[in-house]
Amino acid sequence: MRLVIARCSVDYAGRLSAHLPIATRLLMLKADGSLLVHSDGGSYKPLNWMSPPCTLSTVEPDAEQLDAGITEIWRVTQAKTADMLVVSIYEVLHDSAHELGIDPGLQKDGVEAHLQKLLAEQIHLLGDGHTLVRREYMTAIGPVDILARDAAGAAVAVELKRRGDIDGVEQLTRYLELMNRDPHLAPVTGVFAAQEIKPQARTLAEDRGIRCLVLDYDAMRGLDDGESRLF
Amino acid sequence: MRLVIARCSVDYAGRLSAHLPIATRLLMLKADGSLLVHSDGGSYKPLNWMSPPCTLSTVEPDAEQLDAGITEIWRVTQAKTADMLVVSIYEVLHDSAHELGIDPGLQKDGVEAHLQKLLAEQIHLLGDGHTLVRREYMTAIGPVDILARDAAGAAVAVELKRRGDIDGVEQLTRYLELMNRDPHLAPVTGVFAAQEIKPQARTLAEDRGIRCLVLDYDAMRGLDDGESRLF
DNA sequence: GTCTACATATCGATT
DNA sequence: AATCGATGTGTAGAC
Repeated sequence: MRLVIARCSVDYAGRLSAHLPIATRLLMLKADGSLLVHSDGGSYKPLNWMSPPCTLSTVEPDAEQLDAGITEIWRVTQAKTADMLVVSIYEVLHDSAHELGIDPGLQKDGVEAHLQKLLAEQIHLLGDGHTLVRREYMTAIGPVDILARDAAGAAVAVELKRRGDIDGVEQLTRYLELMNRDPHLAPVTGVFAAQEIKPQARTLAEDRGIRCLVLDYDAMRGLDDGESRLF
Repeated sequence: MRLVIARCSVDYAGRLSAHLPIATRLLMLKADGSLLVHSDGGSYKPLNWMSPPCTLSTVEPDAEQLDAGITEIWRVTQAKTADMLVVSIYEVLHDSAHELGIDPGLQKDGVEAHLQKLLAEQIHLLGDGHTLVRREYMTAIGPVDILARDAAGAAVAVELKRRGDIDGVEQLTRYLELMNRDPHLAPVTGVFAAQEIKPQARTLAEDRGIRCLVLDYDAMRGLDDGESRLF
């Protein structure tokens, strides 16, 4: 990895056109040839970048560019998409290279999978007398997150999301339409369960007779698991 | 901005739990206190990070951690969400600080806005005899990208996407349902236009009587505009 | 390989 | 401030 701090301007042409006026920035050159242009603030997203696979070539500035104070030009191109990034460097303030090796990668514990497991174990949260049929109940158009039965024995299809958005309601609606055509299952009611349900999504769901259930993730996972080992 | 190359392991606890085993990585500390952990490959997304506003504090390793070879511990916390990132440093290979100043920011020309403008100008792409009524035609549930009339004078609602996904079809469906209840407009037909339409989305759209239109962005914008100035 | 769903998404426009 | 839609989305899993 090569790290360069430089006063530079940047131009990108590809799926859109973008320009960065002259300023001091970090240029991060990764081992796979990709380039990231970072400022000293904002989120993890670079101001501009080029994704691998791509190739960097340095271009000699012409007389006009030299007059403008440009000492070096980097041209990064991606063969497949014809995207191109051009960095015009006015002054290099730092330049260092480092050997990092291959990264073992991130190990993560997901949220939706964990939520699904917890809700399956705590199926009473759907209401008194509910019983679990199965998780990932398969239908022709995809798996329903949880299938349960209510106290009266009627089928209940549960769609789970971390954030309950309008497309989650649409998804559950499609499942319900399909399942209600199956005489072995019908009538099937729907429950839209999420840590947080957007007002628009709630309105749409309730308008369609779908029950909304807000889940308290922290309460469900309790206080004694691996999640809290850092604190 | 402070740049540190170090052998380290990283733990994150917040909306999920994640762990990075020991390896050599770049730690980027931005002026706003945010921290990015980058490997020497992959995309522009860091392996792990903490978004601003957050605060970094260094913690003294205890005896057990010193035995394990840890020389320094960084603890980055976000006050509002209680997210926490812990970096355990085994060896520092590089450490430098740089003054970057505030970035003037990115100037970009969007894609969907540009596509919409081009399609409005080239409304014949919808079919012979089509005329533009207006862009961003307002309805109770939001603006329809383009409203036009076909050769017979019937209303045509166009939903425009760069990538035609299933939720674009759902969105257009909601607009069509609403608009077809308006006697001044009905009957309204739908056109789902995108640079690329996913098969599932196409199937759903055609099943609902919505016409699909694949747009050639390059052909629409021609070859003589600012897009090509870099080449 | 393609395609679909999810994300510690981030980001801007608009209400 | 909250919400919605787009993103040069990226990324992992299923088929």
